Order: sequence, then structure tokens, then C-alpha cells
Amino acid sequence: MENRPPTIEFEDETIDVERLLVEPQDGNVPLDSVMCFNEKTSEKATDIREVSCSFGATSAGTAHEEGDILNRDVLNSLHTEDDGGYFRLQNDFCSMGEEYLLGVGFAESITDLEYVSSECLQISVSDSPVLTCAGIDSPWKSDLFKIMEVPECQNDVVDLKSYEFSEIPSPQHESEKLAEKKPLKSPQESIDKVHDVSRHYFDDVPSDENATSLSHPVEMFSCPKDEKNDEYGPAGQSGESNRIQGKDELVTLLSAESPSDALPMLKRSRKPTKRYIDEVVDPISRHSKRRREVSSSTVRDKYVGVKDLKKCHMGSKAMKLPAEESAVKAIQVPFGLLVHKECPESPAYKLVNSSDKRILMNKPKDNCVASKNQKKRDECTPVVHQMKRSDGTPAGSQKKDDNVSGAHLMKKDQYITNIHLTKRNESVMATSQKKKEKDLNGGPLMKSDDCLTAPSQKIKERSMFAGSPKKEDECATAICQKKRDEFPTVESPEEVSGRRKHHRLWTNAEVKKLIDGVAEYGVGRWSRIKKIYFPASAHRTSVDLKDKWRNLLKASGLQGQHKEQGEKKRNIAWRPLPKSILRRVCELAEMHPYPKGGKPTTAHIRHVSPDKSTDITLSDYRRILRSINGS
DNA sequence: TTTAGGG
DNA sequence: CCCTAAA
Repeated sequence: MENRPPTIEFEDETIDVERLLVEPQDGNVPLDSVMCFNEKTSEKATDIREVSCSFGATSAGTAHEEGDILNRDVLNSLHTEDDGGYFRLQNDFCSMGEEYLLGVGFAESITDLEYVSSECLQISVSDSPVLTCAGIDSPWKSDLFKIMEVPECQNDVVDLKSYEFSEIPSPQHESEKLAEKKPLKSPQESIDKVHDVSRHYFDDVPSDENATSLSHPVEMFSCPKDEKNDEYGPAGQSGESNRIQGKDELVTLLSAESPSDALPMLKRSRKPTKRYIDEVVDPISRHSKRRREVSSSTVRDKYVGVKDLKKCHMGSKAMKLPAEESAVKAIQVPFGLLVHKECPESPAYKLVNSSDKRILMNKPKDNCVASKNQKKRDECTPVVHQMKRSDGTPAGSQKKDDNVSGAHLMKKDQYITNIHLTKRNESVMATSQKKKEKDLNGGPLMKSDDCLTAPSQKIKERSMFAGSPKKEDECATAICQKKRDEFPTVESPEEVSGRRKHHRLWTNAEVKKLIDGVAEYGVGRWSRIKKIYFPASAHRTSVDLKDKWRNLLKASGLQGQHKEQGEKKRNIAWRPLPKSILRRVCELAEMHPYPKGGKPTTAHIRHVSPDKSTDITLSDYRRILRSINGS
């Protein structure tokens, strides 16, 4: 593209360079040049000049100052330092290797660009002449890109390059896999230079000559390393150009491994080291199955570690990795992570981890999320366990293998179904557990409570409640007992089957107390009443009091007036309330409309208006009578 | 945390 | 009694 014109101009130089190159080719020299590269990258403009020079030097092998000088001069004259630098380099290369070099140059630029883009190293790019190259789009880029598959390297391109070069071992590898599919049009020098460059590039990997062409460049990018400019610093020549070329060359070389040009001196393409491959694989994983496997394994490990750590963070990282590898995987993993995050607390968590983390985790998560209360949470835990059990076995067998997504799906379905089942069971279990808990807590407390006498063990519930004897009310004990007997038959069964854990019958004494409390503090002050009248009874909460009151009202027929008749019957069926209680309830109800409408709650009000109370009582009395009559 | 209300 | 929303 743009390079050509300059290349033409530089041909003279190129020639010189070639000449130089032909003579000696020292790896060291190129290295020096490389070193310069690094420096250059930082410096830019000046670098550019130097680069051109260096390039020549590299090509020459031993640094021929003359050639360098020439190059420099030409470059300087031709190019402005800043933007042109990179191009110039390429041009120079072109001149050197002409087409071959050109191609290489482009490839490099492309790779660089890509790499840069991938890394989002805009800054470095902007600074480095490379950017200009990037700016110039070449068809090569796309191709290169494909091949390369941008790795995730975060390091600056420049750094990487520099690093690579720096590491280049002085000795060059004899065996060269320069095999170039493309006939190298460029003179040997160019080739040599290329080789050197390539070698530099791959320095990271000690001369590995296994030619896996593609992987190399990627790897290079992927692994940023310290810049070893120090050693080669003296050469102080534009490393960029060399570097760039090197990359391109590498690519080309890799692609074509014809040793036609292979010079013993030059180390050409390096075959990707294992390490290279691995590195490449992780980010790229898609291409080769093998790579994928490797990557997957690594990823798994990571995940496992994460799980173990219980980081559970959905962190972009976690998400990222899977996403990169494969959609399926990506999806799965994140889920698992999420789940973990959601409820790491659950013991199931561990178990789940052992078996199939991802899938299992999902469910628990949902459950956990859904569960707001502790109760729910508890439920969740058991559920998870169950799930684990049911799914765990199969899950374990399946493992996380990337395998077919289908398997995964199946698993999920299974899991889901299991979950449902478990959930149902869970509910039951939860209820039972609840009961137990309550019993534990309530049992002892109850004892201490008012319950003076423990007459009714007939009731199932009581038995369940671990000897919470209920205090017998002053009011007809016989009645109470009767009630109890009735109640248990009627209510207890429901309770047992139902979610109600323990249904504690309200004794008349309790009711009385409640009424007293209401009379004293009014309706709606349940907490207070509870405190005062049921301080010891743990099982009677303010809510319970409220509920009881409500029930009393219903029973008294005050509330569901419109259904009075029906209520009567209900009441009867319900429970024989002692008249006294009913009456009082009615009174209080009159005084304090239940939903505390306008209630003159306080006792003094009551006192203040005894008439009222009386009136009320009368009105209520009728109802009460009716109810009683009904009964 | 308490209260009110639905279930 | 349980559960939840609202305060």
C-alpha cells in the first residue's frame, strides 16, 4: 500500500543492507536492534529512524553502520519521525524483502493491530508508531486476525514485543523451518533478517523449533514479559521495525515452512512451545479441540478453586472465561458461580460442589433467593441436600465435561424435576422441623409459664409439645377439659397434617387474661398485653394474642354480624366459650372496635364510661344470648 | 419490631 | 397458626 512507494525509494538502501546482511549474520546484532526496539517503542519518532537503521542492521546481521546510516538517512529524509515511523519501517522491510517483506510487514502490523485492539491498549498504540500501521488497514489484518485470534493479553503490545526481542538468545537456531509456502522473493538477507526477527519474537520460548506457526504470534502477544532492553540497549536501533517485521515474518514463516531460505545462522520460525500452545489455547481455545480441552481443564481448575474458595462472585472474570471458551460452558459455569454466591451458607453447597456444582447450585440458588425468612432458608438447605442426593449421584458421574450441551440440558431437567419433588418433600420436612424447633424452645418456657396445672395430656399436640401443661383456668375446669378433649379431636388433626406446628389451645385462663389485657390496654396493643399478661408464655406472641382476640370476636359473633346465624352455629361447633368470657369479649368489642377504629382503649375510658360499657354489654348480651341459645 | 389482615 | 405487608 503506502509502503511500496517508499520501498522503491529505499531500494538503494536495501541493497546495501542486503550486502551487509550477506556478510555476517549475528544473532546478537539483531538482538541489539531489538533492544533498541523496545526503547524505540517508548520513544517513537526518534525510534522510527533508528528502527529503520536497526532494521537494516538486523538484515545485515552484523551491524554495518554504513547500511544503517544509509537507512537512517533515507528514513529521516523521507519520513517524519512521528507517524511515519512505523510505515517507514515497513517500507524498509519492503525494500529489503520487497514483496515478501511487505507481506510480512503487513502481517505483523496486522497482528500488532489486532493484538492491540484486543488488549485495548489504545494508549500504547497511540504512542507507538504501530498505531499508524494499524490505522492503515490492510487486508492482511483480517486474515492475520483470524489466524491469530486475538489473545486476551493485557500487556501493551510494545512491551510484549520488546520483551520478546530482548529475550532472543544470541545464538540462532540452525534448524530453520523457514519453509515458506510462498517463495521468498526477498533476498536472503531479508529472509535472514526475518529469521532473526522471528527468532527474537519467539525468544520467550527458548529456541523451540516445533513449528506451530500460528500459535506463536499469539503466544507472544499473550505473554508480556519484562523488557530486557538492557542487554541490547547499546544497539539502540529502532527495534520496532525489527520487531514488527519479525512478527510478520514469523507469521509467514510459520505459515510456510519451506527451508529454502533457511540459513543455518538464522533461527527461523519457532515451533510453538507447549507453553505457547497452552497459553494460546486458553484465550483462544476454540480452534483446536486439543487446545480447548487444555483450556477447559484449566478453566475447570479455576472454577473449582473459586468454588472452593466460595468466592461465588459472578465476577466478570468468571463469566468471561467461560464465555470465551464456549457458549455452553460459559453459561453453565456462571450459573454455578452465581448459585454459590447466592447461598454459600447452605451446607448443601459443599456437597454440591463435590458432585455437580453448576447444575446443583442453580436450584439451591433459586430456593435461597425465594426464601426470605429463616424458615425458608432452613427449608432450602434440606432441599438442597436432597437434591444433592438425588442428582448428586448422576451429576457426579456426568461431571462437568464440556461434552455436549445436550447432556447438560438433560441434567438440568433432571435436576429440576428432582428439585420439584424435593421441594414438596421439603415443605413437609420443614414443617416438621419447625414444630420440633418450636417444641424445643417453647416446651421448657411453657412449663415455666403460667401453666399451673397440666391436666390435659389427652391432646396430641400437648404430647408433642413436650409437657407444656396448660394452666387450668379458674373457670370451670371441667368445661376446659371438655373443650380440650373436643379441640384435640377437631383441631389437632388439622394441625398435625397442616403446616401448623403446634396448635396450642387457648385455655380459658389465657383467654381471660387476654380479655383482661384488652380491657386494660385496649385492642391493638398486643405487644403490651403480651408483656404484661403473658410474660412467661413464650408460645403466646403478640400476634397470637391478636389472632386469639380476633377469634374471640368471631366467636362472640361481633365481627361477622351479618352472618350471625351461621356464626352461631359455627361458634357452637367451634368451641363452647364460657359465657363470662363471651360476655366480656362482647363488652370489650363494643368498647374497642377490633381494628382499632376509634378506640378509647385505655382503661380509664372504660372506667369513665361505665354506662357505655353497660350499654354495650346489653347489646352484646343479646348476641351472646343468641349464641348461647344456639349452642 | 409491631400491627393488621389474609390464608 | 402461619405468613406477610405496612407502618
